[in-house]
Amino acid sequence: MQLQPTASDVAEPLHDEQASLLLKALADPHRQQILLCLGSGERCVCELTGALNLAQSKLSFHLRVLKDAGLLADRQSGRWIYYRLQPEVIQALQNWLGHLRQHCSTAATPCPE
Amino acid sequence: MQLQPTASDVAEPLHDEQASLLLKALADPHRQQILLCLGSGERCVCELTGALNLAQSKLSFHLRVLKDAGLLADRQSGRWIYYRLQPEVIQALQNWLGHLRQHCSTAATPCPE
DNA sequence: ACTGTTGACCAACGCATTTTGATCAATCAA
DNA sequence: TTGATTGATCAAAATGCGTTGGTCAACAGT
Repeated sequence: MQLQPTASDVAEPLHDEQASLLLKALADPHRQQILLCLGSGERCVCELTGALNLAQSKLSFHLRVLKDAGLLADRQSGRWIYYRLQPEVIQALQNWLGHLRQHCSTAATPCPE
Repeated sequence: MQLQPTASDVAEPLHDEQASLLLKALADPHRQQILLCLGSGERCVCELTGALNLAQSKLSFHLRVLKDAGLLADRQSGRWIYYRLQPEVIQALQNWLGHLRQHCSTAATPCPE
């Protein structure tokens, strides 16, 4: 019996294709830095440029990859654009990994049958 | 108070470098297929070749990437080599993602201060 | 010892992704 | 309106990664 929804209920299950896109987006050190930086809250692009010491067009490129994958959302305020993490998507990926783990401990049937 | 260790206690926290290696390893469709296939239990290389319809050297290459990242372990029995997932590593990555999520909902301090 | 099978490894090639430097549109202040 | 700033976008060059085909070592059966 479960009265309150738990974290793992919130996110929609991920299709393997979506997982693929997400993992590809995550698989770059610069993009990981960006995510870690946004892990402590929303940030303006100009803050990120400074904090991560990345060329502007480089940062812009990686932000786009992350946004296209669904990991980031942005909002504009005047001249500035603020990016933030999308926690539900991260949650969904956590769940996808969880499914992998679930039944993996069965020993193989020996090969020559 | 906590009497039984929960799943999230079992795995060592991941360094960002290790997370990087893992995510890179996960960021390929063939390797994802391999993982999904091993998600239901240990398998011999020859089974994987058949199940995934991959050329032998291709499969071997991807298995190595996954193994180097720590996601797979193998054991030899006679001529055959069996691969299996390492659930603790997957757990560690889930936790790494969890940390990202934790404090990400703080609004940015507006840019012109 | 010889043969067939399993699966790792290597180098060369080709494709995909990143980086770089430049340009452009939008916004704001003077 | 002009000039400065923010951040996206583009093409070209550079880098990285996966594929391919071949070779090799280990093992099992004859």
